[in-house]
Amino acid sequence: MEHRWKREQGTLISELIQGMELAKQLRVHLDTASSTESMDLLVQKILSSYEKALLILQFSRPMSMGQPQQNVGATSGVPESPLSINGSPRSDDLDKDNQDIRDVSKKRKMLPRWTDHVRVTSESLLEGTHDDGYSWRKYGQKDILGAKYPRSYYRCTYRHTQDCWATKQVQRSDEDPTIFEITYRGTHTCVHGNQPVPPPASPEKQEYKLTNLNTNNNQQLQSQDILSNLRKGLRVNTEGLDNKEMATSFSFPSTSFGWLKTENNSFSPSGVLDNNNILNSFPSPFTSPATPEVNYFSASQPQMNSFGGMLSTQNSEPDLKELISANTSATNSPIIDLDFSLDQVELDPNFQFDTQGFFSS
DNA sequence: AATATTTGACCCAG
DNA sequence: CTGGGTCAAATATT
Repeated sequence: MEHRWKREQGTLISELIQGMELAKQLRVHLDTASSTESMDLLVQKILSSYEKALLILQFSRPMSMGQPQQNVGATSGVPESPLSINGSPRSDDLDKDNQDIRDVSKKRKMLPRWTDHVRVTSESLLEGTHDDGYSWRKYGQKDILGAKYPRSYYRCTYRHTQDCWATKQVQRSDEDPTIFEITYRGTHTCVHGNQPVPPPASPEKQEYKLTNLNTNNNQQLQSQDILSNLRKGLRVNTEGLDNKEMATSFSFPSTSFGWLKTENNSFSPSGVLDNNNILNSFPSPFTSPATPEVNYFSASQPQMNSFGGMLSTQNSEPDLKELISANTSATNSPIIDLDFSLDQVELDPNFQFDTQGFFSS
């Protein structure tokens, strides 16, 4: 029963998310076109409702969500991710906890997860219009049952140097080969992953513009990669240029920001970093042909809201993907799990966030 | 030489 | 036992 509820909650949330995404798109259209203030207001309200619904849903679940406060500085206190870490009253777990048996796997399991759906047009590919701001290193590829294309696995280039455990996997869509599902896991704790954010004390934390900042730099680099990849693809027809070219250096924008989530409760000597980076980076805005909603991410700014900024993310089942992907317009929906208090929303009706989140197991 | 990718082997949860 | 995810030796790039 526990699981069942989770599942249902997952799909429920998916629906809400979808609705919210659609509302956002609608808003965009209204913006571009001539819109009345009343119209904007309506859309805003609709979005607000979705947001609240999502939050309520999450709170209805007696899980972690504890208090955002204390976690902030905790290196290992780790606000147990919403995952059912403790959910399983198995005694073994307890026992094993003591022994630091490479709980690495355990650690990974707890990492937040969310999926993005990105459409890549040959043009954008050539232009190198994308990149989520991080550098990834491919560490594996696997043919997935039933899937037409292989899945590629990437991990942060700085895993070892900075103990950054973020990873992502890229799966080309069967139906629409121009779409890639990118599943991210874990938050980047590395620092220069995203060149944009210059050392200067985050000056632009105030709002929307940081968007542009990131975009530039990497693009060029990126394009090179892409070209070389394409070349490879051309000569290595073995697999039919499918995956590799693209999968290889791709990263996209939409990803939103970092989540906080502290997953390294165990050894990680640098656990300290966690806090800072929480949202250190925003992926590039990504001006996709159909993605006008580039600038939102208002919520991304942690400080903007007092909450410690703890977010955790993950998407539950695969169902979600489908639902989300439904809307082509290149909208991505990073999923976030906002952990701040509900009040926040109430106080600030304009508050909006692109993401949504929920948990799963 | 240093770093990144390719790939089959290996691990483990279901 | 099977499939998904990761490791790591062999290669390929830079």
